[in-house]
Amino acid sequence: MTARFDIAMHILTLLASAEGEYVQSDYIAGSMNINPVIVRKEISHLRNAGLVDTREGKNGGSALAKAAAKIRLSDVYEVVRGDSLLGRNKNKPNPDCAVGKQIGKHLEKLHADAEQMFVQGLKKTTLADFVKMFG
Amino acid sequence: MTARFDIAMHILTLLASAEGEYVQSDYIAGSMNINPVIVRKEISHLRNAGLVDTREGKNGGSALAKAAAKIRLSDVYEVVRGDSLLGRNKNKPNPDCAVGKQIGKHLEKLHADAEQMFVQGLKKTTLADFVKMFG
DNA sequence: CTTTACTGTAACAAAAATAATTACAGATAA
DNA sequence: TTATCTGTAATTATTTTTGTTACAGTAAAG
Repeated sequence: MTARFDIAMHILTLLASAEGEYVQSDYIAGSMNINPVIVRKEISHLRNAGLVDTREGKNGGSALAKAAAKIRLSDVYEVVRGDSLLGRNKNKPNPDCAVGKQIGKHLEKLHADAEQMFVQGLKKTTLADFVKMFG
Repeated sequence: MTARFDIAMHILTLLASAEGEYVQSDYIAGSMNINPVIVRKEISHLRNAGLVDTREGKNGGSALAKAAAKIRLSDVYEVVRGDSLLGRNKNKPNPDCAVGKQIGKHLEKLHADAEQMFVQGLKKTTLADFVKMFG
């Protein structure tokens, strides 16, 4: 995967710490040393998923759209999810080979099963749990 | 991740199907429609992990180094494992920010915990189980 | 021996994915 | 009505991944 999960978590952690205050993308970008546009893009995804609320215009910014205890890490994962955890499967195996012919669907199932277990694990932790770790 | 897990699985499935016969990298590459050098590279990793045995020279090729039932999918995953499942974490957050300062280590732990669960899941399936799915 | 048919691997090139930047439109508080 | 925000498209730069070429090393078979 990309760095998106970590970026999203960083954003959400800052919002959780701000306790309702609307935080600006420039501030967030400064905390992570990345470009504000990347922050806004990720916020846009988080917003589409109903995790954050944004105010435009002067004194604008973002805040959590619901309690940190209601945001599961699996929710975050879903937002940034890209390729399958076990790899990008765009192979075109040889259909004349008995194995090549059907391995695609078996690998797909394997990917799906493995990912589901993974997501189950992430469901157990909330943003609030994560933020609690900060001293 | 990359396509390496699927490539490794494809290789191992072919070897398992060959039941001890030594299979050549060109044949394997043909089954997957990829370059033989990539196959040899992956075989090299699988060999280092003790999963396959290779013979050089004429009539050479590779075979499983142990029974398919003794090869867990987690073993395969370990071989191809690259970045953490939740992303490549090479961020250098702002140390002047209370959150930025410590989020790195907390994310690392999160990555590690999540991955461990994932690997636990993969441990339950062996190459033999996977190959059984092929009709 | 010598030829032939393999594997191993380094070095390089191409392609794809990701991240960063620029530029500007739209929103809203003051 | 200006100053300060966000949204987003378009572009470029960077990094990662994949593929290729080239050639050395190994061993079977004649």
